[in-house]
Amino acid sequence: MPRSDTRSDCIDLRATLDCGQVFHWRKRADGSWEGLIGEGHAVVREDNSRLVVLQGEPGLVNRYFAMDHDLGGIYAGFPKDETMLAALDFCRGLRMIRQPAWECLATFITSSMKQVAHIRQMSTALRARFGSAVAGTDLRSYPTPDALASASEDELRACGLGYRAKNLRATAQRVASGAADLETMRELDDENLRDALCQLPGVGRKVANCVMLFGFEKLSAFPVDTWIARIMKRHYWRGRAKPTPAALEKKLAARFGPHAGYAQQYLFHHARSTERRRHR
DNA sequence: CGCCAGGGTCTCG
DNA sequence: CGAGACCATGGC
Repeated sequence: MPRSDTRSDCIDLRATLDCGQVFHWRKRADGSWEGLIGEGHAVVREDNSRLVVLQGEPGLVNRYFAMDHDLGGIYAGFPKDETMLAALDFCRGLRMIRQPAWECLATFITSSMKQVAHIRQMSTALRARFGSAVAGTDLRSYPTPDALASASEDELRACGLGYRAKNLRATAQRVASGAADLETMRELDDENLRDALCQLPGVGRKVANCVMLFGFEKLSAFPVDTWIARIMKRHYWRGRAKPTPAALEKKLAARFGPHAGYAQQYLFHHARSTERRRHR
């Protein structure tokens, strides 16, 4: 009997929503997942690895969860080494969702030197304090650029942001004023988009790559954080001199191909999940 | 208590 | 360039 989750239209909601690409979805007692897609309330569940939309406009929800991504084709392009195959086996059905660009950018500005659990906590606090109510749920929308631009630094620090408050506020002001236009950035090629994002306060190479991957559908973007650097050193970079981040990305792009971002997220989620388990 | 967390930025050699 | 200091906060 063929595994049902090897189909190209499968999805693993827990892996997708709990892998560190998005930070506000929650699992309900009945096993369904509740979240917001922009300002819209959405509830979804799995049925035999297929996506079932319980709340929200189906076309919009399917687009958010990137159900059009051909996972079979993407997996076929992964390198066949042991580390990658173990990650694939663990993460099969994890999809790179299409997040609203501003929400993604702002969230990852707050992510530096923070654990995933605390990024979620800051996101919740920002939504509660500066977001808007949404009909049918107590979840609140992510604050607009205007809302964060007009907040004081102390108010942002009260949401647990620490030194990141200044950067989030400054970037929100640039976006709110139109000095930075995220929609126009969609027309840029990868390299120019990365450069444009890196000009924003609090955005360096790593955060820019996350925003490209999660918010701009740039599936080749390869964020290198502490976990990925550890994996690369352990499994892909043994004995060799430490390359610069840019050189590392170039070599990784060659190794992992046009969907390198997918491979990266699978390696990240697998390593982090198994490491966490070992601590219990 | 010490260490680490999906880093960015500035300074100094 | 490249390495190091510093930045806040919370979990373990």
